[in-house]
Amino acid sequence: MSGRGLTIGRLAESAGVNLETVRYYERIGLMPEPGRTPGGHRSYEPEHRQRLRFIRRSRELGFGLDAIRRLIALSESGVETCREVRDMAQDHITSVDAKIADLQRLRRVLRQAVADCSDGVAVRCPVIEELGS
Amino acid sequence: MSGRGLTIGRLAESAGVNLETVRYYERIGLMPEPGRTPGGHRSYEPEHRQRLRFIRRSRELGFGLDAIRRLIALSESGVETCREVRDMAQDHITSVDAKIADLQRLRRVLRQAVADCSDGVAVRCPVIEELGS
DNA sequence: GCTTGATCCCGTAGTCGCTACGGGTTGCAT
DNA sequence: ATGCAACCCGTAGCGACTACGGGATCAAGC
Repeated sequence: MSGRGLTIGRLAESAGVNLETVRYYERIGLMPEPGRTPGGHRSYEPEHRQRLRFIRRSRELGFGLDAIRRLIALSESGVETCREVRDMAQDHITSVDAKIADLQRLRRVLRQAVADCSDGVAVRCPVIEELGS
Repeated sequence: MSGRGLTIGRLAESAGVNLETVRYYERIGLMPEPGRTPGGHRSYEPEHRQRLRFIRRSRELGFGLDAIRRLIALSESGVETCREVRDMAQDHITSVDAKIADLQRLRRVLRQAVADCSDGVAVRCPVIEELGS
């Protein structure tokens, strides 16, 4: 009735996540337990949506659920924790950089092998050769 | 003995993978079942090591186990499959490129947020703000 | 030949972040 | 009042391993 209390379906949709994912977040303690209708359906308030969006945005930026848990705790504890948040973000950037470097390295190898393929007269497939070495 | 028949431990070590991983690969049909000693221990031949190294190298280059299964089948079927192998590698390069682009995008966002932090006088933590939007 | 300690056996369960399934209940509009 | 969408819950599956535990086997030293 009257728009107060989102259903889990609407909440999920409004944050762009799967309904089951919301239940999952609740199960692992990332989303707080919402109120219930008399019949037992979950009923969410606007702050739940805020929380869910925070989680989703953090996921999009590659944070793990444990990191997000810490970020939430920090974000609820005050301005002076900004440095800790920044440190977490900085650490994360470092690991993202490492992943990018990894991917670029393997891409180089793959491109070289594919290029060798197109080169023409290999006796054996250069890609397979690369993999077999 | 005299060097014939590697134990699973030596095989794993020689390819730089975990012993349990070799058993896992066997279970899912990626590694062929080796012979056994009278007491039931696995006994590997050089071609097993070749296979395992192929798998590991392919994993390092980011291929999934299913893709590796196909690569092995192709590599065992002859030279004229080179084009198919090349196509698989090309597809993989495309998905690697997409991953790199994703990571670079999120890195930009993170760096900006962290930079805003260091900027000085934000009322609320810019990283948290970024996540909460 | 016997003991010791490393290695191996097997099955099962845990990891991360979801996603899917299925059978039953509730909510709401007609 | 009825129909059907949406919800409930628990459980199992994904990929690619990794870990655990209790028992068997292997190889080397004495």
